[in-house]
Amino acid sequence: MRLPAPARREQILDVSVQVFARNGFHSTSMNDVADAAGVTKPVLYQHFDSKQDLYLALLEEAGNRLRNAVAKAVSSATSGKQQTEYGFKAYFRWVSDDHDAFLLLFGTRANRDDESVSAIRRITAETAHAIAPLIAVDIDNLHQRTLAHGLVGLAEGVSRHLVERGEVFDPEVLGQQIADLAWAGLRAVHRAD
Amino acid sequence: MRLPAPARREQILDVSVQVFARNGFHSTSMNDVADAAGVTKPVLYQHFDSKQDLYLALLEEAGNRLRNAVAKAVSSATSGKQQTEYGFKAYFRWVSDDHDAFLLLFGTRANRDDESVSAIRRITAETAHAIAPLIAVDIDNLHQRTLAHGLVGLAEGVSRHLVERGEVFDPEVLGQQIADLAWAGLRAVHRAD
DNA sequence: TCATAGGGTTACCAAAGGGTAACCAGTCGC
DNA sequence: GCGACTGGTTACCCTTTGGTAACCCTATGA
Repeated sequence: MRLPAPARREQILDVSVQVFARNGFHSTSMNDVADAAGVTKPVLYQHFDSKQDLYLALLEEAGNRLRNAVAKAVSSATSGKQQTEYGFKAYFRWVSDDHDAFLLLFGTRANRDDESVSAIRRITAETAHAIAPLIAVDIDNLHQRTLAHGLVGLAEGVSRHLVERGEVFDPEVLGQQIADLAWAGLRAVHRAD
Repeated sequence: MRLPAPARREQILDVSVQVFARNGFHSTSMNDVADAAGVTKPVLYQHFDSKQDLYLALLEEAGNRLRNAVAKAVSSATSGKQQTEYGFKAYFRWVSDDHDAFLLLFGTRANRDDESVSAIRRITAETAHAIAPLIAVDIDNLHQRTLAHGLVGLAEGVSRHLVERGEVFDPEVLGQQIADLAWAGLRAVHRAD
């Protein structure tokens, strides 16, 4: 039960990712983290200055792993097409391996209480549901829904980038461009199937 | 300063969207909301049972507006291509009009403190930065970065959908499919420019 | 065997903030 | 003018939880 300092620090980090990913920042108390680590609160403060500090350390580590994975994959490719391929594969490999880290960074639950989470999931799902039918009908339903969520994420990513930076944009022009991307992309997926 | 009940309720909702969108749920106290509405705390509790209740009402309303906008646009189109176009345009129109609602639902700040927000933004931005160069070089930089954030969002949307439902997936296969979509899409945007 | 250092615990403080009880005031109908 | 209804306020409670001070215990090496 008793661990040398560096090992304890690592263990706390490992355990924290899970706890924070599952319950979000505010719903997770330092006691929760301590319990999960099989230890008491003051021990946490021997390794991290504050709850913030611990949380930021987690984000930073998770972010580094993601960045490195994608950057390395992209740089190892030669053509544009290959870069795209390697990049996305690396991303999804990271998601699949580093599960809790993904949720910590981008999960819906990341900081919301249960009810808010399900409200937002419902909205996203319903939006995706609304656009799923326009995806080629001869691919299976599950795949269709997955792509639909991808397209919603596409729009979300673009919007977040612009809105959070306060940039103004013409929704008609932007919509047309992203629609072109999506439509051509969907047809490609269709063919590739 | 004195308002009839329904008007006050509306005003509270209007003001709350802004406050919550800017500061997130936990960093916004009921006193903050009350101040912003030019009123005191107990007034809020005459219209909403709890902070949760108020917040969920906001999410619900925002979600409805988004859903309706997209669904209506998509249903008014005749071909698949047109549905895609109308759908995305409607989405971005909503973002542009209903600004605070978008941030409330999907903003990075939605529930995190300042430092976490900037950590996550940095990670997203750096990931986008890493893939931006693979986007056709003859379009302007700003546009390139916007598309890059879209692609990151695409991957994020897909991942969230799968991970939060606990579905297992093969990152290689999924990566290939999404890469096909992205690559074909990017070439289309390129041509359309 | 005994001092000591480092890992760990108990018990506590203080602030923040959700929520409420009791009270006040203006305006409208009679 | 006057009761009473409705919108609003002041002042408070109480729980949660981040953070800490003081203490303990066990292994180790001289």
